[in-house]
Amino acid sequence: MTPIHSASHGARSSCSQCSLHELCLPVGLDEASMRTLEDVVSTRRKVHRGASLFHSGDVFSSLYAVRYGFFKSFITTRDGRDQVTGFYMAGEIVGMDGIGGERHTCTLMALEDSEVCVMPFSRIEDLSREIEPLQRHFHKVMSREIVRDQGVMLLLGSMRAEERLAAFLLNLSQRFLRRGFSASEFVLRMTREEIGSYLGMKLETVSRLFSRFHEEQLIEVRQKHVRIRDVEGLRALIAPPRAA
Amino acid sequence: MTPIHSASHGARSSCSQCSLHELCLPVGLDEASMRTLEDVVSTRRKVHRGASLFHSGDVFSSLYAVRYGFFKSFITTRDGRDQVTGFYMAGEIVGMDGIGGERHTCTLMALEDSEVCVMPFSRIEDLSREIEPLQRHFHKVMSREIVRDQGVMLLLGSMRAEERLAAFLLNLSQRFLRRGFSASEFVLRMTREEIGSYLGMKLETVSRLFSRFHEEQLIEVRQKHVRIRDVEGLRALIAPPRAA
DNA sequence: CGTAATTTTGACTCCGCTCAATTGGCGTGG
DNA sequence: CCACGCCAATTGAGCGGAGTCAAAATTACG
Repeated sequence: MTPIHSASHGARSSCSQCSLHELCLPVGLDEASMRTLEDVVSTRRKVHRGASLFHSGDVFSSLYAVRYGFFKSFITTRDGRDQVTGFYMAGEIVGMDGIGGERHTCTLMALEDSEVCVMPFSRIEDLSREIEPLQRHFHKVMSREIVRDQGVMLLLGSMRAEERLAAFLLNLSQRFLRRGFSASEFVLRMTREEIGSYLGMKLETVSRLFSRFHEEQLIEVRQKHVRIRDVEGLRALIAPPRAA
Repeated sequence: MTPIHSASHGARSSCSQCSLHELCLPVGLDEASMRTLEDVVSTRRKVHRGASLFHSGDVFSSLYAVRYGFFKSFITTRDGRDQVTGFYMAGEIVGMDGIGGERHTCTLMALEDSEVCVMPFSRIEDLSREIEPLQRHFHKVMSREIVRDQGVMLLLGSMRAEERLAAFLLNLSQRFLRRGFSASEFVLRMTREEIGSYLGMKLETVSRLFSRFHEEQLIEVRQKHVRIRDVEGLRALIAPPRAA
């Protein structure tokens, strides 16, 4: 239990002073609860670009809150194919796939130098029994992950490639906005191949669509740099006018 | 809160005697806990074929354990398309999509006359704070839903139509087996269109693949009746021999 | 600063979709 | 009981969106 990772840092957390607390913590915790909570979120851990926070098959022990940086999660099949199942940025919680079994079912890899808060799961469960708002919050976080996944199913199951990519860009845009970054201009941390894996298409298709969106003045792309020029245009792509 | 459904039945539950308790309850509950639990699972509700347990947009109040019958869950987009996100049978828990917000994000429709145990969520949270095994179990159930969804993403994102259908059949087969039914012979409760929606393909494609699997002696299909003749053959379809 | 990785773009192919007609089941009412 | 009508399922023909293969351009990184 609670293995000591070589990359762990003893840095004491102070959730109350963390700029992300409104993203990953419940609102309206009293001071006492907050202090107890800071005892759970005891350590931080840096993960270098290309390194993994945990691998599929690793023994599950903790959830993690992303402090800064960017991660992808993916699962690998017997025959070597892998599927990107999500991208995670500051304030988001990862590792919940491991709760159901003994082990993690996906791998979490940093796409840039990142840092997470380590939250030993047994501590979370202990505290959840004592602090009702925390319990409620934790349940909501898990539920939202389920809802998010269902949204991805909708994407993969019933949208065409251009709709998926448009939805993906708008989703990223919204998430950057919530974190205080520009909603219209950002740098993609993932490759075309990773986007393609997430969206169920080939990297060439992603590239071609980027180029087409560029031609159509919807966005500007130069490599990893993206600027959204026509939000409404992108939205219109997702809900295509149909003979109704 | 806890609205009185017209279809509710006052029937007192007895989880300890329910044949499904090993599917939806934690193992190793002491008798006292079991009795407290039976107080949570206080009512049952019948849902007729074609009727919905809840609709997308309904206020969330409870989770439900399927007692018997068969459900599909689906989400609907602005423009009227909908995406089947799952099929649920006896012993499985539904409604967790609603925890994150005030309202349900998907609709749960019965594909045959069904019955569920109603579990008011506030009661679940209360009890989870008192009975540790219950808390743990509930967390596992939620996590497994997340893992299941990631499996569907893998299906939709990186498999070809025939692989998806093979995986779908094998998954159904396993679930029937666990419930004491035949793993090799069963009746599909859903239409080709619903299968297609779930697997991200058109109903015609589903039908054609069924016919092809039949020709290739992998299965026998006649309408909704399916018999699996070559499990290994189906498995082989999923992990196709690649130049590795 | 050179080598590898990523991205772009083109040409061609094919899987799964669309459109359409037919068949088969099943419930309802004459 | 059978006929009708409705819905689900099957099957065919043709098309198109996204995949595959390949090469060139650009960038990132040790």
